[in-house]
Amino acid sequence: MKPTIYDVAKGAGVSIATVSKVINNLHVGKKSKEKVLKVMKELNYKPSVLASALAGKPTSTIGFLLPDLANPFVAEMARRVEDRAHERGFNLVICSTDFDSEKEALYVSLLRQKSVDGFILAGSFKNVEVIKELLEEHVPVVLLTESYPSLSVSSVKVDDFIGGYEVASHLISLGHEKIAVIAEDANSSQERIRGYKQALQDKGLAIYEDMIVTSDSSSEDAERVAGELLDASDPPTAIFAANDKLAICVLHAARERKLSIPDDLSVVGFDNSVLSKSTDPSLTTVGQPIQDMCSQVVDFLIEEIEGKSTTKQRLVMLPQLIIRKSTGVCRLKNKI
Amino acid sequence: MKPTIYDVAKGAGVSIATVSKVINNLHVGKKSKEKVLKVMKELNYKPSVLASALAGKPTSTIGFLLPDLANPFVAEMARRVEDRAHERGFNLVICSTDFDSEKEALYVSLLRQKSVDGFILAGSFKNVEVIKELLEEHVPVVLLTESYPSLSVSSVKVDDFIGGYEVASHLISLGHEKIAVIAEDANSSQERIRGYKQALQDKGLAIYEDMIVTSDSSSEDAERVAGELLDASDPPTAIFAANDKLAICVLHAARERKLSIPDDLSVVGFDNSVLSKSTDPSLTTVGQPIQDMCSQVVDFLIEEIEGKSTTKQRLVMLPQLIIRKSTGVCRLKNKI
DNA sequence: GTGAAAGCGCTAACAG
DNA sequence: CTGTTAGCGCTTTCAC
Repeated sequence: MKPTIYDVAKGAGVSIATVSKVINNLHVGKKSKEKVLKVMKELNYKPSVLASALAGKPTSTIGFLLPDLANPFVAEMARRVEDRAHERGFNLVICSTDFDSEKEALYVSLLRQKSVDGFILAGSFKNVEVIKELLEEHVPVVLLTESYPSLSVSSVKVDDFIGGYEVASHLISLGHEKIAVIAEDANSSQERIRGYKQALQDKGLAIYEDMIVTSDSSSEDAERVAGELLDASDPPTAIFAANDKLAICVLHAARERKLSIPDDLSVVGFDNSVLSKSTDPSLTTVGQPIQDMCSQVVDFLIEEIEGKSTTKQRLVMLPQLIIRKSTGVCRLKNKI
Repeated sequence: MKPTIYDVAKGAGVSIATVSKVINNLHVGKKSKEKVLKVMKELNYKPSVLASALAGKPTSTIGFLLPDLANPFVAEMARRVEDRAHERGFNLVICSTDFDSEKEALYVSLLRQKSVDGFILAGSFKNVEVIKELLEEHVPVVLLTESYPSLSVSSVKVDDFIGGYEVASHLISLGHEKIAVIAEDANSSQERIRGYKQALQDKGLAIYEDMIVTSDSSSEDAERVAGELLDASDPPTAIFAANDKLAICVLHAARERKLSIPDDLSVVGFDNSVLSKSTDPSLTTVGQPIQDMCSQVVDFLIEEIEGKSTTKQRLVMLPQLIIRKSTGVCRLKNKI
């Protein structure tokens, strides 16, 4: 059997209380301490987190809910969160929710039964009721990549509005006037679209609502929707995809139609995920400071867990337009 | 405070033993059962996994160690494992080890303190000592994507040898004779290389050991190494990258040197990750039945955890060559 | 500075 | 069929 605190106590000739104290770095006589430490090493003793947690200590594990781990951008965030969490002595239980309200509720409930110390909710978390409940019951929660204006919850995200604004401005500066948008049904996407519209408006361009379409998170659907956009009688000269994954679907749809990029069509993505670097032409996209954002969410959450800070904070970081090869001068302007 | 089993017992007018029994679906009088169920619902009672685990029950959580969650292929596996695990009522604690022996040992130790029910070790797990220790102490372990001939541990993987063999055969059939290989230092890669060599040998071709190079897992290094290969005085006409990530680095290196693919150089990857579909030209690669593999590892592990099966098994699945646009007839043959 | 003892919430004999 | 009770391994008063 694995050694317990009793084995150590017996081996060191002290009480379990003393052993507990050296485990938790409380004041213990030097001699006892050394003896205990020695025995712990000999027995290769490791305290049970289960037991200490049951007795009131934290479990040092964080529940991390995200839309889909298979999405490379999400996976990269997960890795950054994981790294920072480990640095701070925490482990991550990861659950993919697929933007499904019920899964969200289920996983939160499950993880609470397992006594995680807190939650990081990433992506567009649908189930606001669940967030409210967590807040009411004082379970530490932090949102990543989104924020709820009406909820008093800490969050870290990029300024999606500006991101969308810059994308549209870039495209407009290249002479594009008919710029379509393809997005998923996420809050962040809506913000990006708002930014895009603002830029159009600022430049005195018309906004075509029918060129702003939504796709679910499957690649098939995205390609279909992109195709419809391209097959229109008066197709757009540029498409702004609300994330890189969608942008690649647009690329595929364009390729199928023998459209050359960026000559026939400019495409912009969002996220600057690994995907955007490997496509050809490489994708113009909007970079998010993933590392910093993830580091910050973890720190915010841990602050709450440790009760060091009770003030909620919303951190908004600035995105950066990364111009690569998928955008170019509008072909119409070009011909004139 | 969260309700406990005592609250439910009091509310239902029974003892905690009875409540425990209905929780665990043991025989209980119909009336008591209904009453208890009712009270549980009213109180929104959820048993504490901590407490039940401390009392001997499993935690229903699996430790999943993998090389790097930020790698899209790995992330996709993680997602499949997660799905199957959830179906079976388990959660996943995920840790990225970066092929680092010490991290491997550290995480295993940490997760054992947290009483995970078992481990899935994916990728090239370096620290054999740790695996041995787990085995000796009868901690359920299953390997994914690799296997140790000398260890009695269950595993699920693809037949890397055949994969490598098919890649080389395909390239040879296109007229290539100088086929370089770029790999990471993983067991699976070595197997792929063995298959590649076998194919060369079977076709009576020479094996150039200096065209078989190793890169660490960083993209920079891979590009550098690929560059050296291409800058050689008598460069290869085809490069077999042991995984898609490396293949993309090769693509980048080739693009920098204005080489056209597949006309000047054929490139093959391995894994059929999302990356391979989004590159241009799309990547010829080897597909692994990820879904089945991941489903199986989880099932193997859970069998061990539940003690239903004590026989170890090694499952080897067959990979599939997926021919896309990055491979073509050898330019030398072409010109002749 | 150290130890005895009462919990933490649940399971599992063992009686009844 | 149901309740009593002794743990599971650790933390934490509270005396000594």
